[in-house]
Amino acid sequence: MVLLSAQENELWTLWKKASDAVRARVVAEITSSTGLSDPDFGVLTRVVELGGGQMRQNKLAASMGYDRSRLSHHLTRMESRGLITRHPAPGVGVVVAVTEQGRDLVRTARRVHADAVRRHLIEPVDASDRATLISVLKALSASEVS
Amino acid sequence: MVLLSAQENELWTLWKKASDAVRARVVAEITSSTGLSDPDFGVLTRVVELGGGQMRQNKLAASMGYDRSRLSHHLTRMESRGLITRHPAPGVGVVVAVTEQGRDLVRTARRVHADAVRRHLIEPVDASDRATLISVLKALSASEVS
DNA sequence: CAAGATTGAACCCTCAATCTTA
DNA sequence: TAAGATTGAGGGTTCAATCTTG
Repeated sequence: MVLLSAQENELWTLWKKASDAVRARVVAEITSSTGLSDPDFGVLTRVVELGGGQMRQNKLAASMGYDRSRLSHHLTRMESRGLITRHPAPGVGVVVAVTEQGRDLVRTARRVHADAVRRHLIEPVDASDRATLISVLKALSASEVS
Repeated sequence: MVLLSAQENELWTLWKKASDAVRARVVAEITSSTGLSDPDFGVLTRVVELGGGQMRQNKLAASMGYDRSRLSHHLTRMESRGLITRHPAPGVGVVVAVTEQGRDLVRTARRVHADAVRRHLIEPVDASDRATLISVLKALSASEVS
């Protein structure tokens, strides 16, 4: 047998639909209330939480799992929107700093985000299913099949 | 309490990680073996399976959940890569037809896809957890919180 | 040289405006 | 007019090539 069975296909279809729906709902709430995109939010929360408002671009990339190019392109857009500034770091590299505007927006966004995650991911899952879900998600994240 | 608890955060983090990982692994196998992107694969499978190789653009958009603009942009790229052709439909609209090259690639891609879904989504989940996972995914897909 | 960063091209998605035609 | 489709702009991602500098 080569193609997917009806059972297998149902799981795949539901997986795609749920993955997309949850992410889209959470992001939509952040965007509509602050104008921040998902990557914007990721950058600002990390620089504020882990760096107190400033952080080396290098370290930020590692923390986000972004490569240099992706982060550079994104910071260029964020800088042009007044969310962050960039200046040369002592020694080598670049320091990213959150602007006042960025700080204000991320403050709001963090609360919207927490609320949205609760409503769109936590609450819809039966409390009795949560442990199973966590173990399944761990297996799927880890799965490093050839 | 406003921000996420450690428990809540674990679920959210695992959810994002697993969602991304499974999708990325499946798509990577299709792309590396055929050069087709995920949207390319979606278009080609639908036109072949549901239309026998031809389909109205209109109907294709509905079947994919794409709006007209998104599909139009994507078909423009696919046409330039020789995967499909477009010509006016009898009456109104446009007919999309899969080229020979498109047909060959999607044949391979469907098998790679089925195999990848099995290895990256079906098999890593304990058989005893499958029913719970399906019910959780249904709840999350459906969830239409305000 | 090697690490840190940027750039350009090609792909992808969304929104708003426009075009075409039954 | 309304349905079907296209277009342009702006944001996002990836890859390969390049720049910069200790």
